[in-house]
Amino acid sequence: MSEKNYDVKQEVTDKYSLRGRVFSRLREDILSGKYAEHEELKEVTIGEELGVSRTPVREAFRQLELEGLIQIIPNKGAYVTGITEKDVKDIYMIRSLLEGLCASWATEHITDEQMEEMEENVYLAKFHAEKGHYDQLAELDNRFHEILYEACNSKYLEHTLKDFHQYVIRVRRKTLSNVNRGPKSNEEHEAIMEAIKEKNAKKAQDLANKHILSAYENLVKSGLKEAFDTTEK
Amino acid sequence: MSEKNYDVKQEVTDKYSLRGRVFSRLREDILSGKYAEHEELKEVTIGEELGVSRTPVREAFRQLELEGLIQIIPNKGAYVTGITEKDVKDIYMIRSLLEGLCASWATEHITDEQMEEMEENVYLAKFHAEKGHYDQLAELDNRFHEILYEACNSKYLEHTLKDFHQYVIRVRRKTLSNVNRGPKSNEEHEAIMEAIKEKNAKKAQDLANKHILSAYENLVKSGLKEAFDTTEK
DNA sequence: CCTCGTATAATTGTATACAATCATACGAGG
DNA sequence: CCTCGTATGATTGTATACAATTATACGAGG
Repeated sequence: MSEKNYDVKQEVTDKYSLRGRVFSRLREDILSGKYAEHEELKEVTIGEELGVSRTPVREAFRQLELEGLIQIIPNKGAYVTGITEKDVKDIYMIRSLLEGLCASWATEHITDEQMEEMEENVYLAKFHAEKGHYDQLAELDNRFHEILYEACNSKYLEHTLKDFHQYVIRVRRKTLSNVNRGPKSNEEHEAIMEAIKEKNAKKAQDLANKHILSAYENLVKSGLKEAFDTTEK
Repeated sequence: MSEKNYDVKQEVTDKYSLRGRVFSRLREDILSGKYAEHEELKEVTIGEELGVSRTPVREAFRQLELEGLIQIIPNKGAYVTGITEKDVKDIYMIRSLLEGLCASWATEHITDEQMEEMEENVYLAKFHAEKGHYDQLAELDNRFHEILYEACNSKYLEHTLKDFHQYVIRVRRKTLSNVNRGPKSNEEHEAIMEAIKEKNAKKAQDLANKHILSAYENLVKSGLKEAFDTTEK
């Protein structure tokens, strides 16, 4: 009966192995923009920076390649993958669909604890929005979506959405986070949450769908183009 | 101007490096069912089998983990990931949505060469269907979808769909491929193709959507449950 | 007979050494 | 001055050695 839960908790391995730490660290650094796009990552350099040998670095590279964050050219090097304006749009369109599906499924499968964390999240976000704590607001925004992903009860959908969400976080850091978006976003979160509470899957799906699209529109408005302008300011 | 095409042609690296060959080989073997689910893969054993050292094997393991084909427990081992009946259903539902989006985008971006290959594919499939060549039919079926993925002009959507498609191929091999499905599937392919030709994106989306759902229903009918019955026959 | 702890074996994790490949510099030949 | 080929250095690819961790076996103590 213990056959069921093969939860792929990769986060666990990440903490306790050098490879995992290198992987997480590099992903973080790439997403946060520490490494410029198309920058070459050298195994020894990274290894020295993190105080490890090439082996764990190489293994981390292979994973980063599969995540699409770097591109490895055989016998040549590893390069930070560029992400274009169109890529961002594509990802949001894909996410919009899947996030809707996710909300729909979450309506049927969300646990009491998850529901509780979600309510807490929305409540807290409302507080920080009033206070103007935009960093915490962004953090809560990310977490809201992760809760939703975990609540859908599908490891594949969860994994896919988390991947795309990572990319989005990366992009969001490039654009100046629009201070006006935070409160509006949280209102939409609340609406989605209410729909889930009412067990109205269709409504939750529709709201989640629109939520992502409106997030994208906001991104465009708040200077997506500028962020992708090759001429660095 | 040459800034645009950063095609992640991983297939290339796969052919020329040991790691790539190990990765491809293991993936193939896992998907084809050579390794049973939950079977432990030992680094030295695999290395000996393929005539390489542990290093490329380990790197391949890390990639397979990220693809979800194996699960690595730190300091313990690598195990072939189980895929449940529910996973299959989830994947088909996700694919249905994305395949629709893909068809819609393909309508706007398909190239003449891709259109030509698609027509040839459908034509050939019709031929093999009449002759009862089910192996070729399955091969063409897979290829049709890959053409569609490539035609959508989005590397992220393409990558995501190809991943899920891989899983489906794996499952399809477990169920006895239903001989009646082949021709029907090809008819649906043709309809999708026609919609794309007519530049009717909405129709293509809708048809692709339904195509995946009907493929799933067929899968269920032709013994999905039996294939996942733990009591091996 | 059961429980617990220790020793041993097996396996993975990491570091390093060596081989292969690629990029660059430099000089001979035209 | 340009072109091409060779030599040299840098970087990745692979193999192997060693460390750390985990699983197993076995025996002492209760």
